[in-house]
Amino acid sequence: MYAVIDCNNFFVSCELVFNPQLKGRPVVVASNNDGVIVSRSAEAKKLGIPMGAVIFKWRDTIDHFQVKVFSGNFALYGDMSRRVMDILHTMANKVEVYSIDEAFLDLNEIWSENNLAYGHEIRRRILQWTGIPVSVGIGMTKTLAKAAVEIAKKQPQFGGVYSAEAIDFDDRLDRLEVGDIWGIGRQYSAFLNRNGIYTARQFKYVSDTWVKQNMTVGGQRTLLELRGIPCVQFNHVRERRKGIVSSRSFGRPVETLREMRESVALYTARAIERLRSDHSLASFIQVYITTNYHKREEAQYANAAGFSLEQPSCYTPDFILGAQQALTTIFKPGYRYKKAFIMLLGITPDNQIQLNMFKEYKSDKRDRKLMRAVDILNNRYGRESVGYAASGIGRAWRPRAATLSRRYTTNWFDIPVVMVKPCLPVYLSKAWQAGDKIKRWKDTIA
DNA sequence: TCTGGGGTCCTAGGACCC
DNA sequence: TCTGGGGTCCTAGGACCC
Repeated sequence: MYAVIDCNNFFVSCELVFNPQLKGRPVVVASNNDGVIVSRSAEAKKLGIPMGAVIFKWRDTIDHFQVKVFSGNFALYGDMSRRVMDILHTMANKVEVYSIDEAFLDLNEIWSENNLAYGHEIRRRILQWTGIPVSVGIGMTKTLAKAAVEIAKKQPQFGGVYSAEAIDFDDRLDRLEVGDIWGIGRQYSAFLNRNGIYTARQFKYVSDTWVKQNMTVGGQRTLLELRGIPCVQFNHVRERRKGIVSSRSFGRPVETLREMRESVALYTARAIERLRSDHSLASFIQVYITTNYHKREEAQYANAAGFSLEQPSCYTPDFILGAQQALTTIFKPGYRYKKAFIMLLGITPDNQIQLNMFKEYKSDKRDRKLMRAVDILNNRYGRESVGYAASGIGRAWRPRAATLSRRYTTNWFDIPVVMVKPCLPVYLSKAWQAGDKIKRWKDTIA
């Protein structure tokens, strides 16, 4: 038996933990660059704001109903996610962290008289310890657990926890759209609809040869899983990523090579940081640049170029240099660029280097030590306390983030204030209201 | 003014090997 | 007359996930 734990409206829920006065109001969280909506409170959903709504097109609704919009604060969400996952690791031996807001638990190794009761206990504990509400789905396969959690979320009478073992499960599947099944996306659900299949229950009883023919082996797995036959592995040990992507839209169009080079250097540095934290090396970097394809009236251009290293590395300067060389070959002046992104490939563990028969192995001991020092400094004093000159300083092209909340859990200066002594909080809260007056904070605390 | 970011898996087709 | 059988690797494109 498996359980899946899914945080409700995760990004919005994170913001509400630190802004409880907003509970009951429509609240949304925007993507990077304040472009589209990626998380919505129940109240915002009720207003009809869809997932992925383009914010400027929904401006009227947002203003009229006083929807609170947060810029995406991914440092905060990542840290809150870690807290939730830590709790789950205390409640099961085998946990598969599936995404920032979701995890599977192997219930087979848990002593519990009643899986449903255990689900409620998980839910209660996470809410109490982190303030994040979650839903729990239980089933014989991961797909069944996912179907159960959809039911738990959409049918409130179950109190956020539902098991596919329930006798009325098939009836519940009847009320689940086929597109809500894990593994059935937009294309397949449109295809199934065209063939008269609308609900999860209908899909469950369709012929598997037909599914195999039309939806390949992935579709067939989904079908068998829905019937209780496990086909999708449970992976409690996280596998090494096969590629690392770092990409950001610009806050305003970029037209000069100088600014493109800055952004590519910055994204490269971030990607290599992630590479190192995975204890991996990469041997290839690909650079992509593109104009804004939404603007049909503007001249369009997109291109990509790569750079191979002689031996796998995690030394940022090597990659910045390579990425900039690649960029130079594809950059064309006269266009208004919207986005640059880089991808690292050829990823290997950092303790297993494939040597090159025709090249002498160059020791990277010093490089690795330097990178370690940089990582330690940035972990201790905040991201980019030490950075690369190539990534620029002013960064007029940086993404928009107009309504960013504080990094309450990962930055000393953003920690919420708890009133301890009667006189001190007055100063603190005033300094708080004054905005980013960190100096005053420091003085007050001193 | 304004449209996200980071991943996985599968298939078909073409190249190659013996 | 007649053109096999069993593989690997790579890439592009398309589906999916959150």
